[in-house]
Amino acid sequence: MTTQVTAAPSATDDGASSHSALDHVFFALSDTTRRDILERLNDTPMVVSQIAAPYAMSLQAVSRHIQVLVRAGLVHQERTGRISLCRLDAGPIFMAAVWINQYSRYWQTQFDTLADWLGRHRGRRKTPRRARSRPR
Amino acid sequence: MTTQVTAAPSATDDGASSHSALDHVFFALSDTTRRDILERLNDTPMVVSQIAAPYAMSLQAVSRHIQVLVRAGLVHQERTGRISLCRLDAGPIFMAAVWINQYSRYWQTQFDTLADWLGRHRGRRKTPRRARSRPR
DNA sequence: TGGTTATTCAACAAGATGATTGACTATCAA
DNA sequence: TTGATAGTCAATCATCTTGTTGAATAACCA
Repeated sequence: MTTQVTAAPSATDDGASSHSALDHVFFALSDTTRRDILERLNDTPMVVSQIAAPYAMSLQAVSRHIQVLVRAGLVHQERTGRISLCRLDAGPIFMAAVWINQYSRYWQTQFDTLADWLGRHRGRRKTPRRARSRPR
Repeated sequence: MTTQVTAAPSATDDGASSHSALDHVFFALSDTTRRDILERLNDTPMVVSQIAAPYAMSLQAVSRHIQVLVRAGLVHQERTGRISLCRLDAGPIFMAAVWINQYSRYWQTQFDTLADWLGRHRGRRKTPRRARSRPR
């Protein structure tokens, strides 16, 4: 597993869209359901129906949320037979984190704090996994 | 200037929308023009027409991009007379950075790297300010 | 007062998003 | 072969986004 992060991963090739990779990543993160899916995939890879189970929306709707995550390169799907296992990919979110920090001159104090926070919490989870919320 | 970051700033109070504060922050970041505006505001506060000048779109369009940033709490506008000075706010983007890092168990290696990166670049800017791109 | 300037508001159109339901494809299993 | 299962595709609908242009508002200036 390499997950290069220095260049734009272009995991989705972006089709004919005029949006940048970072556009897709931040957009994918802008929905509570999708962030929740990412948090759950952080625990373990999951199959689409497994991902969809907790939400009060159709399987099709969840499937399309997953497509948005795939477009952003945040999730990969490995299809074996009928089932499609969804797995996180680290590259794009790392890109996003780096962008957030690349223009932080004005906020240097805050981001010093962030660096400290990251340093202090290596290998630990800051907050306990919150109860799975049913979005909407 | 305090810029509390521990709790959700709710700088916009969210109106009657069902979106969370983080939804608005990530959504605001999902557009190249808006990220460019943030980068420029990182250098110095600016007036709306000053912000709009470099872009190949109408002043009104830029004004609405700014409203999106305001809704996310990323920008504050201080109106004095006719002019409205736009200034960054640190809280929401810090929230976003913290969220990104709160579910990074799977990506611990990558985020160790990020913490190192942040630590190494305290008070410095990683890359020279890139030439101001004209989005669209 | 009248005119310019700075910004926002309003209405419009094209396209994207997010949800639905129904149909379809493909795989597994008896 | 038949039927159940997993997942996606397609059509539809309401809403949001993002740009446009034109008008309105408000403040400054001569």
